[in-house]
Amino acid sequence: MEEIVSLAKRRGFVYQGSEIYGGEAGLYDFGPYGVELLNNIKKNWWRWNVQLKPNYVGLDSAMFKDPKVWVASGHVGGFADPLAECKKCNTRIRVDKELEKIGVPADEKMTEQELGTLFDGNRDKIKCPNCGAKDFTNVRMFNMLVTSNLGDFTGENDTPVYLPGEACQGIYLNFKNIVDTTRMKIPFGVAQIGKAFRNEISPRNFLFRTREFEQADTQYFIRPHENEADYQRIKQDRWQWFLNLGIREENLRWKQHEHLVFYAKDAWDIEYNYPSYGFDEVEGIHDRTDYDLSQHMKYSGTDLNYTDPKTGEKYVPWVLETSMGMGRIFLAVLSDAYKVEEVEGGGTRTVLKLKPELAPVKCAVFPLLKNKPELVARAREVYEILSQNMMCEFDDNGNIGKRYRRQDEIGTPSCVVVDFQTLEDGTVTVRDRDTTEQRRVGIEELVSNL
RNA sequence: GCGGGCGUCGUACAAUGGCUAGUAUGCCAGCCUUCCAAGCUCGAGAUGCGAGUUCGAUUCUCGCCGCCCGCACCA
Repeated sequence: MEEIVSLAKRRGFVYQGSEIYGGEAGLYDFGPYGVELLNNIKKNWWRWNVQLKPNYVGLDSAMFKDPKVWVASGHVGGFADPLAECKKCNTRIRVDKELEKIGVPADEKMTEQELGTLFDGNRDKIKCPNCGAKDFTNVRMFNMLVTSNLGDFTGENDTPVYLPGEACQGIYLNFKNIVDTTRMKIPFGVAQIGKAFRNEISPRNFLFRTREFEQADTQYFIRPHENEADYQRIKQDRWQWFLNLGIREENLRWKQHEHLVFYAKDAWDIEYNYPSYGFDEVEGIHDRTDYDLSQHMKYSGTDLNYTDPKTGEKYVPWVLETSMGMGRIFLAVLSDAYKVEEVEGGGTRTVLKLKPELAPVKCAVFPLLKNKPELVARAREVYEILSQNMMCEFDDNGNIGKRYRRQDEIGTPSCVVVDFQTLEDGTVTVRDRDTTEQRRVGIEELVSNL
């Protein structure tokens, strides 16, 4: 993993966020090659889920939403617990619950200060349930939602808005809009790629757990209780997508959730075998019943029932969700493609064996020699032509082997060389990243050949 | 957030309470080069940030920030 992080930095895929200021934990910037790879993964995902599925449509919802959205979703209430930690064994206690146990009225809606005062006044009566010690840290509120001050001009910020804790809420909010304005009929799906923010206590493992991240979600709306067959089908479809992306199947596995949240019927993760950390979640596939739409009905007062156009039956649809972390799939793609090969005659070659459609640069164009102006000029022309159709790079630095290696490290599938024969018959050599073999083709055929 | 470790050019390493902080590689430019990191020349590039001790701090002390490991967290 260290090698991959190092390559990602060295070759301009991923940088630490705000690095020149000392860095910000849990934030990463995608560099010139990183953004290409990321966009290519997104493009592939969108094609698979929107373009190729007749009953799916796309969406891009506003990141800021009515604060009540996050109350309805359970993020506000469920994640504002006042906690203190035992200094001996690091066990965490719910301060409000422990205070109530000893007869002190308290609840989780009180402020951190109020609870802190109550807690400090009763420290001698509260023992750690695990080790019995009475030595606790100060009370802290933990809420993973990130707040902002959108629309607050007074600076008092007594009505904070939240940055999205998950991207998928935008889909539920627009369920009715999509039913009303398109010809979508249940069952149908909505796909969205969007940003999410969480105040992770300790972001860790490079792109794996970050405070700002991007999720690629699909929500499939179905008739109540008719979840089983579709759930199985969607699980298989998602597995196939990972294989289609070029991920090796032996590095993937299923993991079923052991502790389901109360409303969920079933939940499985697709895990990838990351270098160093081992298998961990890339995507969750959840059978969520009608929880999300029902909650938004309740809190918004808007009727989100669906009326079946044929039978007239009214119901709140159930939802089958797929939710993938873009950083996690990015890291999986990079890890899976990374190879260090032994080279004949000693030495090694670092190569990213990316599926060509994912490669940041599709084709690099070199003149065989730099000090022959006619070769350089002709190579420039070829580069101009190819750039019209794909991401290309021109390189005339150093010797040719060096340029090949440079492209290998960023996963460029093809390198085109303009040599002396090009000047005579208009053919160039095309060198393959994986085999390092070359073939000669005419410039006109290049685009179709690549 | 807690405990432990760490922080020197892009990367990987070296050195030092005081002389211009060194090497490799990468990068830039030039020369050379008729296909897989050859060679020569030139150049840019670092002590994470801030305070303290000191005549003088990259080096010692403290705080902050970041990274790694473990715990906890991950709806």
